[in-house]
Amino acid sequence: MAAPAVPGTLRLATWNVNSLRARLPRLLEWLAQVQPDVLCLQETKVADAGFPQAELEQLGYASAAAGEGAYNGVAILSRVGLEDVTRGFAGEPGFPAPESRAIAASCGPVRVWSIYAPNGRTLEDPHYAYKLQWLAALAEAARGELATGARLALCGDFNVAPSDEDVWDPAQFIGSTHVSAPEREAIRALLDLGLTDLQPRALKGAPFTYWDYRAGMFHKGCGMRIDLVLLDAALAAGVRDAYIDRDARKGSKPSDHAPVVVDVRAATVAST
DNA sequence: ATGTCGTGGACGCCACGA
Repeated sequence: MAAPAVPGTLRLATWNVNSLRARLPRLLEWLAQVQPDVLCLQETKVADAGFPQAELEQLGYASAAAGEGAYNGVAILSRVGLEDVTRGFAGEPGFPAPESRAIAASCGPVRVWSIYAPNGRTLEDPHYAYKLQWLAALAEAARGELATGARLALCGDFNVAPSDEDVWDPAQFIGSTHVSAPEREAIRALLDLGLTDLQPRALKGAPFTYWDYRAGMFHKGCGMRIDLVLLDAALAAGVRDAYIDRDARKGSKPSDHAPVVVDVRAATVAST
């Protein structure tokens, strides 16, 4: 059973909700139970005018959103401060126009990014080239953020499984997006900046974060780890626990993604 | 193993994205 963080920790989480409106009852229930200090959301699929700010505020969360309606959409919820919000990033490519795929905010001493990488569709699709360009531009933006010396957490749906261990059957993914060498190199480029791909505990089964709705994939354990938390070295050293909340993928009207929850020692976060 | 979801247009069903 999910429970609030132990005292003395900052709880940071990320969740691709696959429509914030469709998921709002599940989200409100989850927030009350897990009580993250900061939550990054992806695929909110809601324009900013329709963002459920009031409902979230009732649970003590300030929110910042970047949404366009039916597709994409990212947001950050925080109960530990939400300052210096930026939407998108310098050099971010579009398809062809810029999309709502990145938002950042300073939540207390941590610079938090909620990102939703392009899917890619197929290796031959123009969307795949766009995905690689987008991830490369993200790395350049992350390099700039790290140069400020601030604590940095890049959280979200990267739509890449970093290694073969991150998919249920590598043989099934030959020739598919999410596992190709260029996509994995794009993640490697982010890690080479000094970021750590945090490995969360699985509460049951393999540590996957996404299971297709179709063909009973969740119940068969056929998932992928594509929702990542990339932390700078100081934050990574302060991690007390990290897990995938698989229970959130169960039950009535779940998202096809499970949240990743990370507890960081507050003393680590506070020292500069 | 493309079998399920979610959205939105234009209407109860289809196109699209994932």
